[in-house]
Amino acid sequence: MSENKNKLIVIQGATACGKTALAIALAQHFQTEIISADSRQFYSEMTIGTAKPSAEELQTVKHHFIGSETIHHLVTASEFETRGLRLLDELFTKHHTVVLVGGSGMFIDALVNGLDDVPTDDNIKEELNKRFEREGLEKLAQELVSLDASAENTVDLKNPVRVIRALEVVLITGKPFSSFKRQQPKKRPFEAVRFAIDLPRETLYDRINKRVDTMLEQGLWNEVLTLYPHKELQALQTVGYQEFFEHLDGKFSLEEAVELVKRNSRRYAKRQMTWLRRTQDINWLSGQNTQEQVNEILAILS
RNA sequence: GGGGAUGUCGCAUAGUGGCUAUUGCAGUAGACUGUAAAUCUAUCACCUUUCGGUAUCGUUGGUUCGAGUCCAUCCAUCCCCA
Repeated sequence: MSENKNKLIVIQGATACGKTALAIALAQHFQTEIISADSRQFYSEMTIGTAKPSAEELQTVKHHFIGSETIHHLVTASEFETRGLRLLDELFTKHHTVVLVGGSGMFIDALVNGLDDVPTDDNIKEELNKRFEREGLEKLAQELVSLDASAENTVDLKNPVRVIRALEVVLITGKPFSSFKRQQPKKRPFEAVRFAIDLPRETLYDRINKRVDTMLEQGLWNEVLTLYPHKELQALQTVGYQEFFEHLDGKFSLEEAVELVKRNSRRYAKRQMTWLRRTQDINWLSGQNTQEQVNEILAILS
């Protein structure tokens, strides 16, 4: 490890595994600030259901990207990369070490390793989304393959989001989506040291289930009601909200909605772990509580 | 004590004589480059790396060329009458 390089301590892990507490403890130890990489905690309108740090916690350590955005403007991984890098430049003038914490694997990877420079066009994207509604996936997938034969092997043709994006890129550039991937991390003016909290599945699921109950006690329901008019926004395609919206639409009972929130949170956590497992250069933390984890991290860093 | 009903892979559920016993949920594994708490795929009785092999419908026995399906028995659960 090069000694003088600024250091970015990255904390990852499934939802409800204790990332927030660990990040705060570390930030306090290093007298520094926290950048949150949580694609839902960005938004000021969603608080309880996204398990943002508490007011006290936010006072203890300065956080960035918590409630700083509005649901009416979707923050993409790419935008997060750009703005995150700018913010890091600024923070590293004051601190040698900064903490990055969050559950959105793709956003963290974007900031740490970079996204390749693939073009995008809102008009084309919108048009494709409309066509998907009208013509269906099959049609778009066929068109994609006719324009880019390699898509057959490189694009998940059963996944509408992937097909539309790949098609968007070919239509803009005439080149295959896959040709833009460089498979190489971008150079960064800092050294990232990555850690992930690893709890036994059973413990994790238990924490998730309990946290949903806590959220309800804290008034999640009221938050849901205020956001219901905006339920179509992408930012609100979120576990812990969508299920209640559907209940309000009359699809199932409140009790069932609660169970679905728990189930979907468990599935989300599982997907997060799948993402992390294939991520390179992760230091897995075996500590079962924040203090143990802090000690592990400090030992590795020294 | 008498009568009735039910028992299918964790849960629910289809199946009343005939190829590999449905389907949903839960669970498990995976994919992911500008929607990512999104979106999508696979798997889900047992053994096997694959091909494939062996089972199974509460129990035991029977009828039948053939039984989850029919008959009997026992066990368990539930309901009603006492």
